[in-house]
Amino acid sequence: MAGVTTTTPPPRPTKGERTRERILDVAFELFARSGYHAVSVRDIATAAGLTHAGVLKHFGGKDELLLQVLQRREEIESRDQDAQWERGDTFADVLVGTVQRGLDTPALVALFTKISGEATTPDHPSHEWFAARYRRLRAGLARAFRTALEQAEPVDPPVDPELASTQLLALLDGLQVQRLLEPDAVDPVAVVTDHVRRLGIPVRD
Amino acid sequence: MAGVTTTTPPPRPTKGERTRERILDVAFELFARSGYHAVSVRDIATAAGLTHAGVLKHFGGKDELLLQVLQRREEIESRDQDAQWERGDTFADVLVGTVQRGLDTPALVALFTKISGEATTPDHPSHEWFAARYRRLRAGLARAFRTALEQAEPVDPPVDPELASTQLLALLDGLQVQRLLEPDAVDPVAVVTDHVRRLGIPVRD
DNA sequence: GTCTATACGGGGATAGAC
DNA sequence: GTCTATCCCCGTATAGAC
Repeated sequence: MAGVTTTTPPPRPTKGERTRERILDVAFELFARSGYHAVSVRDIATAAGLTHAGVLKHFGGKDELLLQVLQRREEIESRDQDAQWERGDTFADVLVGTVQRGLDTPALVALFTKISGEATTPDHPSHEWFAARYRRLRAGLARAFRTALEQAEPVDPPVDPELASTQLLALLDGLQVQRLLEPDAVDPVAVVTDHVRRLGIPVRD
Repeated sequence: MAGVTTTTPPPRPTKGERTRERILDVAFELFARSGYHAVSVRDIATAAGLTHAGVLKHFGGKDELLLQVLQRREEIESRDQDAQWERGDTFADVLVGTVQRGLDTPALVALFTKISGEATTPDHPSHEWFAARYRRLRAGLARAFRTALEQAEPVDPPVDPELASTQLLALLDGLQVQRLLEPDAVDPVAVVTDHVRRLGIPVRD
């Protein structure tokens, strides 16, 4: 399948670009493990094999580094979801797929769960980023709900797509807290499947 | 109504006890506002009107202080819920009451939301406390569900009390994240009411 | 019971050498 | 592009004065 979509081939990354990637990778791991405040630029620098001054040459400060880590991971997750839509998957397929990818990538889940909690503080460096993220996710999810509900069994009371999207996002987030605290206490697929079925949306077993 | 339940009258608190209470109060406010890692013992001491050495005389360390703040607030919330049960309130009444109390006490909600996120890290000082808390809450909620479902309309698929308790807790927690990020974006009572109604449990308007 | 003084490690950030 | 050196503030914790 190589060459089917002919875009510009990626130019060989410079040394600086490769270092930058490495920094983003280790920053991701450390922020995911311990959150933002508990991790220092020095920790990240050491894990990436350079000094703390070196890291700050690549990123303006610790706050910018966090934002770029978040943005990068968000784009990866979006790509996976888009791939499912383009493949013709249903709403329920994409939802279950997202939950299952979360089970396979605990660090990514931990990153968003921990940092979003910290970010509820108004002066946290990612507060605005998360507020915007939820606005975007709610809007996209509400659209997906509207489409999915056209084919769904009508239920009583009828489903309000806006309320349902807030509700589903809350459920997904809250599940992760319990799961990270005690992995075996929770079956996320079962919980989410049960929830959307009660909205009249069929889910494959 | 004073004196209806005659228990030992509280002895006049010593100066040390009053200072202790004051420290717990300001620690609660600061932890709720900024989380655990972002707050220092010096911050707490200053806000309580003494030095950081003074605070550490009353509590063994920052971690113990956090645990006592959490425990104290948990007991307050439990008392409010117990009062509702003893008054004869239904499951739905207690649930909606809890959500509404949360709207009136944003600091309390912020405390549990922020700290539980941080506490998903295994070596966080309150990691075990939160894991135990969720075990307890899930068990209690599952019992309440079983009772409430006896009087409820049967639904399809039937409600599994264990799954439903994990699900409801997750929903409540996740809602708070969205609400703290953007208070007007979410109507917690509507979301929770909608959810439990779909489980066949009637809720007053 | 609370203070001052102090210890020591760690935090983010910057200047300037190589 | 990365380093070393340094700044200054903040972190938790303790000893001992008042």
